[in-house]
Amino acid sequence: MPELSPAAHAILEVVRSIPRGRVANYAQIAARAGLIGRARLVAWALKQADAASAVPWHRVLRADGRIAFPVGSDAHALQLRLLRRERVPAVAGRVSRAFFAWQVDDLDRALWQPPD
DNA sequence: GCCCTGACGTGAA
DNA sequence: ATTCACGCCAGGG
Repeated sequence: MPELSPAAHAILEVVRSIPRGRVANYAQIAARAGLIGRARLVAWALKQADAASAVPWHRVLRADGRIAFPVGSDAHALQLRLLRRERVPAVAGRVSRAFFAWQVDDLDRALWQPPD
């Protein structure tokens, strides 16, 4: 893939670190990549990366636990299938907070001290 | 430069 | 629960 900014690489690295069977939202990923408030950049980076590198993009959800793609779209259906394949349940169209890889307190700590 | 569009988030109404 | 206004910023026209 063509040149991605250092920020984009940092983002993809964080996405790669999401454990199988868990999910994370855009803001959390941005924060752990040292890019607080840059959730949209995470979305941008994923779009550039999808075909190029093997990142578990399907583990990235919106803050409310819903899939970012519009319901009914192919992408939405695919992501849901990939999540189900990892035993991540979506109740009423959204994933429970319990399945998020990093909880808020965890994230707060990460903001002051880099993750393990 | 200006304006609009996003795989977004947050807070307020 | 839903809307709305912002804040954010990379790209494209």
